[in-house]
Amino acid sequence: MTYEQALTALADPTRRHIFEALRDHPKTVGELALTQPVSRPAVSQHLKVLQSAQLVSVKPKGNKRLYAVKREGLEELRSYLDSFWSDVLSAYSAEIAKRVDNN
Amino acid sequence: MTYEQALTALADPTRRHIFEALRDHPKTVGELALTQPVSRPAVSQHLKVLQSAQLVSVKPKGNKRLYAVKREGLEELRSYLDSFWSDVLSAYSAEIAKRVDNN
DNA sequence: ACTTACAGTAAGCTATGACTTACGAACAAG
DNA sequence: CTTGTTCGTAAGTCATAGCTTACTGTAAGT
Repeated sequence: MTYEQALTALADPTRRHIFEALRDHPKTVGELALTQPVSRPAVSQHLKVLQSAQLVSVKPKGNKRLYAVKREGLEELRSYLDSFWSDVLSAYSAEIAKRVDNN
Repeated sequence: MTYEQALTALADPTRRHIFEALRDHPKTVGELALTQPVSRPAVSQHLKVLQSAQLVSVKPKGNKRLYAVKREGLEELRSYLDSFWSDVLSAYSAEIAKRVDNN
């Protein structure tokens, strides 16, 4: 269910950039906004989407809010791709088998 | 470079459904359109996007055109997620190490 | 207490993308 | 060669998603 939200979340370029900016270590909204070409409220809105997609987590740190990458969303998306992967492979081997039968 | 296109391609629900309809075996545009709630030209347009994202391939079969799942796009997307994965894990262990240092 | 810093929410604008209908091209069939 | 499928493209409509400015709230600093 969440892999769909993860896909739509990571589809937007700026949102993806924000997400990637959290690769190494957690950052605040203000810090993130500095590295992005959009306004701070825009970053907030993007973080909201990322959060509902289980891709980031928040931890209030006094006045600020620390955003960090969360594993759940990534895992969901990964397993979705993996299921697809095996399907494609099995379909491929089925095709091979069919050709063998035709000989 | 392609993983971005793959993300935006799979972000749209109907386009994702079309893609998933090709899981087991290749289909023609008409066959795909029957299973979808949109018109046939819409399916064609979606297939064009999926194709440029390296997610599907076409093989002309007389009058018709057979669309099938292609591995390239999936591989790109998978490796992108994987790179992210390791980054998250290393950041996590770095955090652990930092806490250990603080004791 | 008041002021400043930080962040989320509301409202409104705009561009883009997903859809439709209409048309054109290519191959098949009769 | 004419008719019928099958599909892609063009043009135009409409909804949505992303952005901005303005505001509201909350915690810290003085």
